[in-house]
Amino acid sequence: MDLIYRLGEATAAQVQAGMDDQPNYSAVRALLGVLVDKGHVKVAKVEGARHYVYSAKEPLKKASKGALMRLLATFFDDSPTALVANLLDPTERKLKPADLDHIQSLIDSHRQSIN
Amino acid sequence: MDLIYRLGEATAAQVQAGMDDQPNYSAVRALLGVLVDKGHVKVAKVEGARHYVYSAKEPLKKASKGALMRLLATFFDDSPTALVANLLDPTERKLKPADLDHIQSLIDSHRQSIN
DNA sequence: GTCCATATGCAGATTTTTCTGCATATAATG
DNA sequence: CATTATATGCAGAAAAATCTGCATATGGAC
Repeated sequence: MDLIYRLGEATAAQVQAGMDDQPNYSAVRALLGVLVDKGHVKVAKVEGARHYVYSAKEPLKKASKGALMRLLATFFDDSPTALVANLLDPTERKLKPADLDHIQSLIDSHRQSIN
Repeated sequence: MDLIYRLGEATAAQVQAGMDDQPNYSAVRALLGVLVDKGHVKVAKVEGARHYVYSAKEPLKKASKGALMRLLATFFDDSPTALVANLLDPTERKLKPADLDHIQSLIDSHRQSIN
């Protein structure tokens, strides 16, 4: 599913190419088939072409929110601050000044919205 | 695994109690057994007591980092800023001024560390 | 038109996960 | 000491996931 979210929309061949282990084409199709059966993925015939494209049934936005909430609960005790602390840890990664400015402005507007 | 990370350390009964669906005790033990076999979970006999406690084999810190990296890649195009934007969205949640101050200071020290 | 690469459809084998059930052991309760 | 509640150990059934293989269809290259 992660891969499908990353790709957005993909043929079985593209999914296969993106997989870490690369099972054969039939196996990938079978896998996509069960995801469709389970309702996680939808499949559509490409206009004019003869192949199908697979994509996530749940919108990216909603899925990302769910995943984020879950990560927050599992590893950060539901504290957004704790997660941000991790993201902003300079020993892990260095952010560009422009990005820091951006986050700065997000904080400012968040402050505004409280009042 | 999420549940085990949340609980930190737990008996089979505690894991069962924390599960959304609650399979019977034997099923939970069997599940924990395969997690142990696969090396995701370690099990230890509690000193003096007769039961076992299960815990994640990978340290919480390392696992959270991995999960965060994965989330970043899957849903936020590897942009920490995009993720923070989501977390700081006031329509999603309101942070306390003290938390905002805290994040503020994290940004400042990140800025320091660049120079 | 023939060949090749790329798809599909589908049946079913293999492997893994998930669950069940029961015999047994032990600490705690009364 | 008997009973109950809570564990374990383990064998194996059931269900689901994963993979294989092949017949077939179709668009494009030659």
